[in-house]
Amino acid sequence: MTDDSPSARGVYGIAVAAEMVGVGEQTLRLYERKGLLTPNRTAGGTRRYSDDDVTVLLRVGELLSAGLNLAGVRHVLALETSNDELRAQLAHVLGVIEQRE
DNA sequence: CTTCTAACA
DNA sequence: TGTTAGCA
Repeated sequence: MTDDSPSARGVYGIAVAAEMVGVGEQTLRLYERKGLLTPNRTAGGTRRYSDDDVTVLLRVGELLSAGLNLAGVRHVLALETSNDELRAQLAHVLGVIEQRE
């Protein structure tokens, strides 16, 4: 599934992404090791954070301040993405049904 | 820029 | 446990 949407392509270096979210660079690397996100890498191996990644990082900050630990955040993010997928599929199915009527 | 290690609250 | 600083 190659994602060519612009939000998944606006890439920043780790220093820029860290400043946007308001955390240190080491923290972003920790988030990746904990499985919270997987930013794209250049051929040389440097991380490239997209606008979608930044959005996720901001959501991570909300969940952390809500009292969750990183393991909890990882689960919530997984549930939220699957939930979005289900909503999209439901909207599609409802659209198909509506056209048959 | 990268990973790794150690220290702090 | 999560974050930060320093090193290679």
